[in-house]
Amino acid sequence: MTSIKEQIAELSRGTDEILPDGGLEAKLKLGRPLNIKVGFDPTAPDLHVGHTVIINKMRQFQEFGHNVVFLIGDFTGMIGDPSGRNATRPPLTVEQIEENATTYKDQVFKILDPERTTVDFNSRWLTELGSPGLIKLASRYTVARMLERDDFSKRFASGQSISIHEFLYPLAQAYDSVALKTDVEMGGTDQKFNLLVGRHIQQSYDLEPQIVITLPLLEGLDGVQKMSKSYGNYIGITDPAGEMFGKVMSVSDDLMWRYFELLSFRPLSDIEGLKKAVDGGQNPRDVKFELAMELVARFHDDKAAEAAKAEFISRFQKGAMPEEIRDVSVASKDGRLGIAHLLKEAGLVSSTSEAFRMIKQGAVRIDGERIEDRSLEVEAGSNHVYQVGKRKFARVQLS
RNA sequence: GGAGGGGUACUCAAGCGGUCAACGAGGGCAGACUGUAAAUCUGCUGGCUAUGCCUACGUAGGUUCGAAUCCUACCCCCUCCA
Repeated sequence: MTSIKEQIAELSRGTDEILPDGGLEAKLKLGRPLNIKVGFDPTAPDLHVGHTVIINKMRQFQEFGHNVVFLIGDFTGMIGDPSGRNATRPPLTVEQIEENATTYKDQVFKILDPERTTVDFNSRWLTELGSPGLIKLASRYTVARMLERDDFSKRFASGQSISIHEFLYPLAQAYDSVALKTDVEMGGTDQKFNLLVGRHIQQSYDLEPQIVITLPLLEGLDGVQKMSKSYGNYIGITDPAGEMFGKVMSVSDDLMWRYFELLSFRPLSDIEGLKKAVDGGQNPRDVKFELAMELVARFHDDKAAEAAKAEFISRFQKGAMPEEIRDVSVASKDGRLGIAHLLKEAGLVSSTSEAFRMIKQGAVRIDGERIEDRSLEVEAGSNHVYQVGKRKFARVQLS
């Protein structure tokens, strides 16, 4: 087994906080495999690379011989996370939850070792708890302490509503730690309060309080909001290689460094070196290539990464047409068809109005020739490549 | 139970009888440029049988030559007092 000192050094990398000070060392000194818990929302089984920040950390724990519980919060999901934007969520059926769990497993085992991962559901013990148990649980925490939470106190101070059930969310999550005898719970920085409630509740059940590790939240492709499916600013870990590569390349030069820090497995000294090179005049694009390659290789393989890079270069750097262009056949009217309708039928634009707009802006090309005449009509029997903007292509057979 | 505030396009948010397909911001798209699908600048951002027509401002009615703007009823959200 790796020495405790080395374990701590590795495990600390890229974390935001480890609480309390020295707590992790004490846990590791117990000399037994620790129970590591991380909770996931059952409603969003499509993992993105933002989730992998924490999953990578779980993997590290596994590599040091600890037990990892991948906890699906099917019960807490029903309550709805107070910070969630949608107040009400439709309750999931058992089948849906099972399906989501399967999807989770498929995705998460690209990183985690299935042999050393327990997938669990918190409805298993929370349903059993029942109303009496819930009330008992609720009695172990106070309103004053609950209001310590930043977003609660702000809402309370500014006169916004807080529903009672929102108080139950951290308590239920804390009870998970009781049920699982969790030694270490990890979460995003936004989870800090919930994780700390876990410590308090465990103690009230005469358990040793867990260590809390918070990890930074990864910004999405826009560089502003956190990466999230609902913001559409994510890189999904099941994204096709080419798409994944492209998404990484679309990240701003500044944000690229953040991604290196949180997603790359490279040593920090390496990353510093790359930074220096860019400061010294190297094209940041080439450094971004390396990041894109590393990620595609991780979720696909080296070969796919090479191919994605080659495709990217030929397509965007040299401006060539993509290798594969969709073939579409469109029916004409009376032997001909107006260009706007053709583009709409071919799925290149969503309306004829949009088509006219695109033409006006010089975004439409036929076989590479820009067109400007919005009243252009195409003869039946023709076959051309139509292009709208830089990325949308279709070969249209007009019949 | 009572009092008050509010529901506008993808989102936030103006407008409070005509000049409103609706200011502004964000997002998205496009063009230019480039070192990349970065940054920056510019433009566009309801639909259509397209220099005109149709549908849109919570829902349904009404007043008016004319309503997102006024009136009535209803639905929904929020705050305060009890």
